[in-house]
Amino acid sequence: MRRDHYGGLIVVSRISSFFGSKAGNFRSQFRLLCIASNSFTTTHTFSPLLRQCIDERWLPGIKTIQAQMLKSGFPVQLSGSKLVDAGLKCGEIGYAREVFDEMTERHIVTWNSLIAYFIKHRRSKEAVEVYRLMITSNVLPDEYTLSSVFKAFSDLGLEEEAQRSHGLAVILGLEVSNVFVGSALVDMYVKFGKTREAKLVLDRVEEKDVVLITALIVGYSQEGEDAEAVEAFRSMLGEGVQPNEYTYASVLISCGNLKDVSNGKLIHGLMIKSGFDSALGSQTSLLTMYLRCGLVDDSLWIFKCIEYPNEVTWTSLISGLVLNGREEMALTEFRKMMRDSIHGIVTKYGLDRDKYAGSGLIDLYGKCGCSDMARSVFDTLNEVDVISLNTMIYSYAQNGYGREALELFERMMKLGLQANDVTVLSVLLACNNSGLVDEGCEFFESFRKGKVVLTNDHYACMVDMLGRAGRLDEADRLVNEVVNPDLVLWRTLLSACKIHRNVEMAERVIEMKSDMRGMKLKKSPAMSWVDVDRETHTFMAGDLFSHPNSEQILETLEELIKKAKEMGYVEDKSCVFQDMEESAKERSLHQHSEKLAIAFAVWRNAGGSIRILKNLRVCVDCHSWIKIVSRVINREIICRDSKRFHHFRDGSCSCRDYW
DNA sequence: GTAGGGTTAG
Repeated sequence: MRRDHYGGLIVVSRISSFFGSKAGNFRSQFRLLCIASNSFTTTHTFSPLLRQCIDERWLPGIKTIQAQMLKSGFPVQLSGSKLVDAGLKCGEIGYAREVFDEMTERHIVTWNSLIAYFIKHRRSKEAVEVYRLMITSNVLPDEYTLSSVFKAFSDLGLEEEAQRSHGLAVILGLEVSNVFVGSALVDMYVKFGKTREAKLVLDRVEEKDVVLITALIVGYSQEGEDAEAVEAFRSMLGEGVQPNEYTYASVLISCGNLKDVSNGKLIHGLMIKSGFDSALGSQTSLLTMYLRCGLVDDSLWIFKCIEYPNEVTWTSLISGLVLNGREEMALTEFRKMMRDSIHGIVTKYGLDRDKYAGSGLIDLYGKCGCSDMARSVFDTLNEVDVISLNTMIYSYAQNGYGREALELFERMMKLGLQANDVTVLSVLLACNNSGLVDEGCEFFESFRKGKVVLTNDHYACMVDMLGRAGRLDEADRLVNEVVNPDLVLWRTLLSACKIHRNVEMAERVIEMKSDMRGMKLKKSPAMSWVDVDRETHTFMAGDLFSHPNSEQILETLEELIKKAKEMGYVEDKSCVFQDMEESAKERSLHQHSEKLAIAFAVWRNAGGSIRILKNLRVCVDCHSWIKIVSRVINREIICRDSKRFHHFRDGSCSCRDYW
């Protein structure tokens, strides 16, 4: 081995080319070289060696070089930058920090590298600490420093300090001239929820680019300022800045929130044109947009085009289907997802513990009448927040488990979490569905004094609760308190009048209702869905002919009615129009959609329990009929109506005739 | 030699 001045370089480059990929060889040769060489005096000598050590993430090698530098009298200040850089690149933060602390004079790049490392590894506190040290050491931050450190400020909620540094950026002229600094500022203000500030920064940046504008659109979208998001997108196009997949992903979510299909479709077109329609993120947003706009078929088409859907895509699809009332399809898709998830990808990634996926599952189980399954998912969640708690409370509420729901609400309060409008609705619904009227009233009174603005939905729930409990006057007073009562409220009150046969009040309410005809509120036709052999069949009240098996269905239905009558079923005609002949009333009753659906399921004779989904509330007559039918056919019938679940078993129902 | 943005839940 030659030992002249460039010996190290020559040998190392030879070693690199021959043994580059064989770590063992490089390392043993390296050791020999270090022992033999005393010529580590110039950057040229140790740079290639250091690079090789970084490639191999080999800390002992770096330390050896450091020792050699020291031996050769190489100044620590000059070697320090290289060593810190090497340490960071190897992920050896402890070592990098050690060297950093020993340095008396540090190059700005060294400061920046260390801060960037902490930011990249989400160690915001340490990033800010280094930044503060930098300031107190009288080192002026540059565009690299500032564009990284703002992220740490927003992460730690350090608004004041952030503002001071923003001021520094302004003084240095970097806010205007450097788009990276500008983007970081926009992103930071967005994360503080200050979209107005973010917009002001954006306006000042001289050369705006996609990332900058996208950061603002993201902010608007996340803050629910959806119209602003769409507007910012439009002006972006006007300025000739091309959107990318991130931009599309965000603006589409806003279109979905606004139910703005026309802009949504326009943007979809742009995506296809620019070739960003194949990125998973924007595809997922597109799917979400169509689902939120209620275009289930379009969204299914999008979903089919997605080659590798991830857990977010699945969550979006399943929750979107649930949103559109297509629970059965959601379950079918969920089954597909599980089947596609080779080796239990869900548990592998701990997705069942993820609050987002978890809440979706809880909601799904709740809406399928399985609150115990919902609870077991809830109990495995890593992190409980308002939304997962709301979802679980709502699941209990709609299945009539009031006590359990209220217990969770209590836990939420103990955790110091701020209840929102969904919480309030879930708690009231829990009281309502479990007959906890006094508790419900108490809660309502305290909610009225609270922060949450109560809407017609909350009032409707209370009116229903009071009305069914026979406290009609209180219910009436409540309706009259509402500034803009809608049809739902009057209908709720009316149905309470019907239950308690209060004709006087009912007449008055009907008058009020007819006044509202100008509101273009139409009653949706009564429909039921039943799942037989993994297929969903739809039935509409009074529609006896559109189903291909209508003949068999009617035959089965007649037989079921006959058998039910033998076991004591008597028609209850209180829920049909009064101005009908008796025989017509009876016919109309027998054509209710859930009766048709049940008859179909019985005729097909598929095993297990019969699951019915219904868009309106189940009527008194059907309720008593289904109770008896569950005994006649000796099978469980589960019916989810617009309000809640009914589990019919052996002649009785889980709601204990209170619904 | 160091720097920026996104998708999902009631």
